[in-house]
Amino acid sequence: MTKTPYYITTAIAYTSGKPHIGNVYEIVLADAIARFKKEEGYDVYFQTGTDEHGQKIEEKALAANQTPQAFVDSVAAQIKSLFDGMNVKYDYFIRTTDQDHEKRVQKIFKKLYDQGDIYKSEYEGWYCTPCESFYTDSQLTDGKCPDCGRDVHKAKEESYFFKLSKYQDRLMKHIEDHPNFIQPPSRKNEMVNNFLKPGLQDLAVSRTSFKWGIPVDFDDKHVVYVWIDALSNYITGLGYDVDGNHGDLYKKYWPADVHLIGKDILRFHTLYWPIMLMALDCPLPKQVFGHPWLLVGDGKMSKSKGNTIYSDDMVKLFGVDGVRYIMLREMPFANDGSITIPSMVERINTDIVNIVGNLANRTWNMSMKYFNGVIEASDAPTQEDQELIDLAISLKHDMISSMSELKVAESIEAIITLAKRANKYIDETLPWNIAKDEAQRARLSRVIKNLLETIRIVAVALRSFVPETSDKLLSILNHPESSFESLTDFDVLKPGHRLNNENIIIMPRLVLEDVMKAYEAQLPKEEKKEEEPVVEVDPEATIDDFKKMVFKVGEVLDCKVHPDANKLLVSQIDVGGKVHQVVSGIAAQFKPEDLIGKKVMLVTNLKPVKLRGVLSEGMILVATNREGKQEIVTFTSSEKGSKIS
RNA sequence: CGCGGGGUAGAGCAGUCUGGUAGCUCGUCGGGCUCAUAACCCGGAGGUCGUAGGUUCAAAUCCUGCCCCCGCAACCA
Repeated sequence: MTKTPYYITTAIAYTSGKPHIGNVYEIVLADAIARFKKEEGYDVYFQTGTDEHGQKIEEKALAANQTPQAFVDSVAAQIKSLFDGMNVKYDYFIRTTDQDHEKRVQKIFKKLYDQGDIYKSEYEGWYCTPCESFYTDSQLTDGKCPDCGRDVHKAKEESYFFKLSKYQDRLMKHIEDHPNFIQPPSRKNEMVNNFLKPGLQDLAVSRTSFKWGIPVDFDDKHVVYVWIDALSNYITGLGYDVDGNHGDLYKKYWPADVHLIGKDILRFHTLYWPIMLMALDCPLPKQVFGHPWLLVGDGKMSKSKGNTIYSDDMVKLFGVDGVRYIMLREMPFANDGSITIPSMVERINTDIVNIVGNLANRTWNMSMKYFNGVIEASDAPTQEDQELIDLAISLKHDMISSMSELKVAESIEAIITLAKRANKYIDETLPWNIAKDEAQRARLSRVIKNLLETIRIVAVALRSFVPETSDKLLSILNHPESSFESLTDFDVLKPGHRLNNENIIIMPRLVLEDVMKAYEAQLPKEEKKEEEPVVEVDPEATIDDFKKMVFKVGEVLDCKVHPDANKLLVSQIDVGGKVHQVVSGIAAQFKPEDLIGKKVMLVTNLKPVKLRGVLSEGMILVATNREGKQEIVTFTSSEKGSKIS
């Protein structure tokens, strides 16, 4: 019987820098699902990779004094090693700078162009030069720039456009007909109501403003923009060919079973990507899962430090399986979840060390003590045993069911529940009492065997999630060959089988204080990295430059919050004779009453601008420290209107 | 009226679609056990499910108003 193919992908990571924990989380999630499906008997293909083009990378490379290619080579290598460090086993790692990918993208672009789905046009609109933005007729307010209120003029920028609108009805129907297409289901309406119903705008799919991209081969002024370049990786990686000479992988694995992505890019994967596929006459992926975020909050420990912890640092604290376990066990399905260092320590200790590890350890000890670690003939199971056995046998079914809905956390929870049940079983049966009666040796053997079989099932069930821990458990039992099928077999360890002689601890207990110390030891290192470049060389200015600016002492007569913005304050400032209206982005730290009556330092000759509709004629000077804390420059005895130089 | 998510025990969350005894983990208090890794097992306390109304025999769950938090977007002259 040939195995059913199963193709799973993650979003490809952008190579502008070291990927944060969220990217890695997604890869681990995909890895767990891929491993599980493999165990379950599917022919699995798991692809991940890196997205390596774009203006941002061009700029970063320039800043690092490197060619873009050299830059992405080094970042891609870093990303790959980060993934490998999580014990992730992907089948293919695609890079959008792969020659193969680039050629296929060019052909896709050409084909869409030839068949009229992509057309060359100009992005025509009202252009506001100072704002560097285009606006449509409807966006203008009174024929002026909606941002600054100044005059706009018609301007054009050449670009290729993709006719999304042509396919939107078909897509809408597809989404309605396939309720599982978008996961979690709550996102479906969001996409349909916000984007499909109002009607899709044609999408600009090329750029002329930067060069680091795949050239449009029939128009070398343009490079292919991210949509067609990055999204198509899911098929180019399989050897998709526009002429129909597809690689075997494509024939076998497309359409994908799941695209695993973050909820933030759901729109691209459920709208643009399906439409591209329709235009190429390819089947659509069966499911797109926009997972929520698992946020690493550092709670009380470090004040207002961002979520800067990286997965390799986490591995140093918790070990590979520790991090994998946390990510998968705490995986949120519909809403964002948050974890902290203490919560991670607690979770690992409770589940893996105490419940599973200790279960294995105490059972191994009893087996050694009573039977020298050898399985003996035993009585048939009794009524007392049945509840444990039933629960163990049903685990496989329950896991398959929750995994099919991508509910990984639920799956793991079921395993832990079984291990807990086994701990309880020990209390119910009191093996050390049975052991006192030599006549009950076969009964004792049965009790221990039940426990060992349960541990074996737990170990096999954990394999997709924490492979190393699973291996250790099986090596305690001296039965590494336990298969996924044997999850429903409660009679695998036969009489005569011998356990490992060595006392193996599957995971050491974590001590919160030590982990915190190690965690804090990591932090200053990162801070130093950030601090060093702060020895910034300020650009030189001449006295003439300085003289261009006029600074005066101004008294704040009145101050209000901006009616239409939450970061802005609007102040009326008297500089002696003239009152300037000034809009400042300081509402996060100051209230209007903090300013009223104060004499502040003001730049009075800045060109006036409208900020969210309110005119600003100057700038209040504020000192900002490295942590973003601000203090307004104020005067106590100087008169308003005094010039500052 | 920019878009979205959320408010359930001290903490973190599930339950809401498909109304019917409010549940899980940690913490806390008490008990048990002694095979084990200060572990494991049992029990208790602790919640008017943000708030005000409505529908219903019955509302955490469905409907409406309001309050509060958090993302994103916009904006920091």
